[in-house]
Amino acid sequence: MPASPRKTSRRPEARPDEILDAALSAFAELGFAGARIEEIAARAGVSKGAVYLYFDSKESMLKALVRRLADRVVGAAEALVKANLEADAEQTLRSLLTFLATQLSNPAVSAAPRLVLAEAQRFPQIAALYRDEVIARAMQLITKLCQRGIEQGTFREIEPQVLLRLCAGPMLVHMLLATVFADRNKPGLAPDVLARGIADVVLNGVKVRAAS
Amino acid sequence: MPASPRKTSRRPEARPDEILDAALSAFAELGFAGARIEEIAARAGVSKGAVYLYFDSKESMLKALVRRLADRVVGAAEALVKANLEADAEQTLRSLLTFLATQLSNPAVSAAPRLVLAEAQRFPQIAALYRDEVIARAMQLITKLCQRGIEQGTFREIEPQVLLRLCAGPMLVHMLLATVFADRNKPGLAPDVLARGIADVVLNGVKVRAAS
Amino acid sequence: MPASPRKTSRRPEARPDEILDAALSAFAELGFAGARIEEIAARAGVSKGAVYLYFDSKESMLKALVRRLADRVVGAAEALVKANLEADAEQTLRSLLTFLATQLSNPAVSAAPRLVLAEAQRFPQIAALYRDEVIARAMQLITKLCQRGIEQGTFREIEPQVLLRLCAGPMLVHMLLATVFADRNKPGLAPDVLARGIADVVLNGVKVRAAS
Amino acid sequence: MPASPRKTSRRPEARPDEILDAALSAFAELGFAGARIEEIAARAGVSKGAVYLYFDSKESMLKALVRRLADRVVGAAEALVKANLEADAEQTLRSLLTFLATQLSNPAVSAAPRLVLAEAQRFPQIAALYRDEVIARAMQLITKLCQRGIEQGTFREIEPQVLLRLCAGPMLVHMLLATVFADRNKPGLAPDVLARGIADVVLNGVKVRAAS
DNA sequence: TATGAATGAGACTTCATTCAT
DNA sequence: TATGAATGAAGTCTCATTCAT
Repeated sequence: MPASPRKTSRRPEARPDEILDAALSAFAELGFAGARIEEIAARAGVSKGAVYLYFDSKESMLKALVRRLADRVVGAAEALVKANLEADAEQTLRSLLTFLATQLSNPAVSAAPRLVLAEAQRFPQIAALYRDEVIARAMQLITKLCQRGIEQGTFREIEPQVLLRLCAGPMLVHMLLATVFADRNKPGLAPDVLARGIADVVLNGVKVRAAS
Repeated sequence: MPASPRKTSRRPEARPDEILDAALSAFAELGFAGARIEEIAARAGVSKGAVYLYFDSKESMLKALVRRLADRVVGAAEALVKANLEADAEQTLRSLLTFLATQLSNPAVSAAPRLVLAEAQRFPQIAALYRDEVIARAMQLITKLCQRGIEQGTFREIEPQVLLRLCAGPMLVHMLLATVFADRNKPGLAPDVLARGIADVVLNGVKVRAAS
Repeated sequence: MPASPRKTSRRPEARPDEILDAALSAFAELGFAGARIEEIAARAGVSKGAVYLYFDSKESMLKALVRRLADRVVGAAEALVKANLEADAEQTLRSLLTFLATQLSNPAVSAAPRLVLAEAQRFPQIAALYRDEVIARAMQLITKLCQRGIEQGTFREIEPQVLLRLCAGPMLVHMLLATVFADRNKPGLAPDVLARGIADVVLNGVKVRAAS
Repeated sequence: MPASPRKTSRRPEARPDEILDAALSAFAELGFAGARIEEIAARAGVSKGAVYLYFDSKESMLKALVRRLADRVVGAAEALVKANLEADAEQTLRSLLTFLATQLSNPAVSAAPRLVLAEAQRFPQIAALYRDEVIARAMQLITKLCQRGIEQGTFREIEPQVLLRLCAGPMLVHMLLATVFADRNKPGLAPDVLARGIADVVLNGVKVRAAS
C-alpha cells in the first residue's frame, strides 16, 4: 500500500510532461488567454511557481505543446505511411484516413490541433512552428503517397495540394463538429462511418477508372 | 466644403456596423482577448466610450459579428442553392463550391469564420450561435442538395453529414493554409484551381457511374 | 465654501506633478523597490491605474523625478550664481553654500538627491541623467566661480574639481547626518551654523592671503 | 593533485566571510533588492540553501556586512590616529585624509559604504548600526584630533562637527563621482591629487595663521 | 553540512467598464 | 450622443525562504 502523497508521479523528471498535459487540458478548455497559470499548476498538482521552474513563460508552454504534438501524431502518421507505402497506395490512404479519424475522435488528442487552430492567429511563432513541423511533414507524406499511387497506376494525376485538403479537411471539420460545435442532443457521426464515407468518395474520385 | 473629420460616415445609424467592421478586423488580427476596446474604437474612428453606446460588452460584439456573418454569407449560399436546385444538383454543387472558394479567398470575409474558429472554444454561446445560425443552415442546404441529386439520379446514396464534411473541409483547410499558416515564400494554390480540383474529385466520388 | 470632494486638486493638468510628489515621498520613505505603486497612488489620492495614465512605468517616474530636481534646484542655483557673480566671487560662494545648506535642510527638498544616491547604482540611466543634468551643471557653476575668483584676485589657483568636492561634500554629509543617520536624541548642527563654518574654512583655505 | 572543485577555500569556517564577500559584490552591483540570493550563492560558489545555514535572512547579511565594515576600516583609521596623534595633529589629519582617499579609491572597499548609503533609508536598523559603529567612532576620532590640534596651538577653534563634514564630505563626493556617477569618457581626478588638494584647503582653513 | 526542487505571497502592469462633463 | 479620465479586478512572473533528501 504505497500511500501516494501527491496525485501525480514522484518522478521529478516527468514534471515537464505532466505540466504540459495540464496546460493542454486547461488551454483546450479555457483558451490560451483564459487559462490562468495557477489553474494549470493546480491541474498538474504543483504550485504556481513550480511551473516556472520548467517553462519560461506561458507562451513557451504553447510552443512546447506544438512540438510534442508534432513528435507524437505526425511521427506516428509518418511511420504508418512508411510501413505500408510499398504495398498499395490505395490501402495506405485508407489506413491513413482511418488513423486520422480515430486519433481526432479522441478529444485528448484533438485538443492540441484545436488549440493551434485557436491561437495560431495570435502567435505567429506558433503558426510558423505548426507550419514547419506538422503541415510541411503532412504535405510530404501526401506527396509521396500521390507519386506512389500514380506510379502504381492506381491514382489518376492529382495535385497533392488538393489531396491534402481533401484528406485533412473533412477530418478537421468532423473533429470540430464533434467537439467545439457539438450538439449534445444529436448523436453525431460515428468515427468509422465517417472514415469509410470519406475514403470511399475520395478514393472513388481519385482512382483511375476502368472505362468511362 | 467637405472637411470630413472622420474617414467614415456621418450617418449615426451606420455606427454599429462600422464598429463591427473595426471589431472584426481587430479581432482577426489580435484575437479576441488581444484586441483592446480602445483599439477597436480607434479603428472605427470613435472614442472608447462611444463603443459602449452601441454594445453592452466586448463579448456582445463577438455575438453580433457571428449574426452578421450568418446573415450575409449563409444567406447568400441559401439563395444560390434555392435558385439553381431545381435545374441540376451537380451544377449546383459545383456553383456552391466555387462560391465558397471565392468567398473564403477574400481575407475580409474569411476573417469572421476564422474568428469563430479561434474563440468558439472559449465562448460556448458563440459556438451555439454558430452551430444554429451557420452550421445547421449549411446542413439543411446540403441535405436538400443530396435529396435532389438522388432524386435526379445523379448522386448515389450519400450521407449528407459526409458530403457536408467533404465540401466544407477542403475549403476550410485551404483558407487556413492561405491565411493563418501562409508561407510567404511559397505561392499557394489559386482559388479556382482548388475549386475545380475539389469539385472534380467530390463529384466523381459522389456521382452515379455509368457502368462501374 | 467649495467642499472639496478629493484631498487634491481638481485641475487634472496638475496630476503628473501631484503623482511625482507622492512618488518622491514614497520612494524617500520606502526606497524605490519598497514603494508599491498602490502606495504612491494612495498618497496622490488617485487609483493605481491612474498612475499609468501619466507614467509608463515605475522607473519612468524615477527619471521624471530627477528631471524635476534638476529643473528646480539646479536652476535656482544657476540663477543665484549668475546674478551675483560679477560683483564678488567670495560673496557668491558664501551665498551658494548658504542656499545649499538651506535647501538641503528641508527634508522635502533633500529627498530627491537622497533618492538618487540610493538608486543610481541600480539604474545606470538614472545615474547618467543625474550626472548630465545635475552634476555637470554644478561643475560648470563651480568652474565659472573659480575663474571669476582668480580673475578678481580673491582666490588662489584652485582646481574646480577640488572646490566642487569641498562645497558639495560637507553639505551632502550634513544632509545625510540630519536625515538618514539622524540620532533623535542628539540635537545636530543648525543649518546656518554649518553654512558659516564650512564657508569660513573653505574661503580661508581658498583665498589669497595678505602676507602668509 | 588537489583538484579544487571550487575556486575558494575548503575550510568551512571561512564560509560566512566568503558569502559576505559575494553578498557585498552582488549588492554593490545590483542593489540590495536587486540581488537574488541565488546570485549571491553562485558568486560564493555554494548552493542557495547553504546561504541559509549561515545567515537567517537577506537582511541579516546586510547587517553583518556593516559590522565587518566597521571592524575593518574604522578600526584601521582608529589605529592610525592613535599611533600618530601625540606627535602632530596637522600631520595626523593629513595622514587620515590620505588613508581615506586611498581606501575609498578602491572600489572593493568603497562598495560597503556605498551600499549603506543606498539602503540605510530603507532599513533603519542598518542606519542605526552604521551610525553607532561607524559614524560615532569617526566623530570621536575627529573630536580627539580637534582637541589635540587646539592644545598644540596648531588649529584654531573649530567645531568637530564641522571638521567631520569637511573631511568626510569631499572624500564621499569624490568616491561617488568616481564610481556611481563616473563618466567613462572623462578621466576624473587622481586620488592623491585630491587628497593633497583637500588637505591643503582644509588645513589652510583650519590652521592658526601667523599674522592675518 | 549541503542541495535544489518546491512553495506562495506579492508586485507590476493591463484593460474592460463606468461616469462626470 | 460623445468623450476620455478614472477605476480596480485580475493575471503573469519573481524570488525569499523552506525542507525532504
